[in-house]
Amino acid sequence: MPSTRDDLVAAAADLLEEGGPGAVTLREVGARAGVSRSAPYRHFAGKEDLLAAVAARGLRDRHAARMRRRAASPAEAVRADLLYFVRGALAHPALFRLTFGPWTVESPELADAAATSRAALVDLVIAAQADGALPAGDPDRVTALLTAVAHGACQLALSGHLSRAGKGHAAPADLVDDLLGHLGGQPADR
Amino acid sequence: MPSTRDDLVAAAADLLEEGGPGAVTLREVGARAGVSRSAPYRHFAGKEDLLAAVAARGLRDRHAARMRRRAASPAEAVRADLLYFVRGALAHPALFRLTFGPWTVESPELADAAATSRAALVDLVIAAQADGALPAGDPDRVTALLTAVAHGACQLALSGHLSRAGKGHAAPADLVDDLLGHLGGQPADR
DNA sequence: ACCTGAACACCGTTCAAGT
DNA sequence: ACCTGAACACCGTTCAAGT
Repeated sequence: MPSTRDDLVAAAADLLEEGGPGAVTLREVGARAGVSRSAPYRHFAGKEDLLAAVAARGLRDRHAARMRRRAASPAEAVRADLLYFVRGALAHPALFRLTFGPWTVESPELADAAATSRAALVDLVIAAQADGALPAGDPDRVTALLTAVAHGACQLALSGHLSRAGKGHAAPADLVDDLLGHLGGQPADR
Repeated sequence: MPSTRDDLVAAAADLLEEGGPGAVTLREVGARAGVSRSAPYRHFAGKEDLLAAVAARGLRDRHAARMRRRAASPAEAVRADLLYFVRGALAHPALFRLTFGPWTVESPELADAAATSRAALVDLVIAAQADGALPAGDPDRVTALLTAVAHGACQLALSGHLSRAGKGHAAPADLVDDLLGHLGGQPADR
């Protein structure tokens, strides 16, 4: 049985998905959750705090998918994780922008979800380094490089700064594979 | 003598810089430009169109700095350009987020500025490839990889997803150099 | 403990009217 | 050709009052 708080987060996530950030108003969130427009203030400090809960839910979902996954090798696990992130960002641009947007509120829930997600990817990178599939060096830093490519490629693609009229249209997933190829020596298969 | 249109763009850019996106209201923009709050509608289709002009101005400024620069080698020119971008994004986060944010309006001015900036970087990459300082392959794609890392590193740093409590704190500029090192074989000097 | 409903301050946008 | 000023619809947030 979902609590009113859960209902509010779900309603906000649905509105964000359906109509973008402009569609997320506390009036509509309240209406979808079956409460008034001031009810959210009994559960969240304000609108941004509610949005932080939406972002945290997204990060937790991604982490759950990662834990569910079975890969043939650590290198493939890293690649699958990055490509899953890219697919999610392109499919849900508003959630992607929200999650890594400009927060002016401190949300332990969001910070925890982000830290858990990042730590899990670092573990995969460490295993891939042990296999020689990724270069040696500070695992945090190698992870940051991989994450930066995935994030930047999605940001450029979503804002239209990646595609070009003529040839050479590279999708975000291609750029992730390019980097992995340059880092690992062996280009990723298929 | 700046036109009213230029005054409006300058006022919006100043407000964005000083107080973030929430501080850019047409009322305040108009007041700073010495006109009423409805005057901007004689020069722009709406608020977003005005913001597109602000973003385009930023891209043109970056391009002007690039043209002014003298580098020891094509590889150094590419590196300097990426590091200049990173420095600008971290120093002016609101402008960075605006420029590569979710546009729902078609602005030829912004599209032109972005295309010009991208093409210039591709030229630098081509020259660096000819020197063997960057791997061969579609220059558009190599440029996209470099740009993605710079953008992603800035996005992660600004949203606090890059730093970590303990060790291994990598700044965006470090990740750019890491990538160039992996791509070029020779790590960038100093 | 949780919610309502009215109220407040603020915003983007429109438009008839001015010069 | 460019601008004004009032108006409209909408929003986040607060708060006294209810159960």
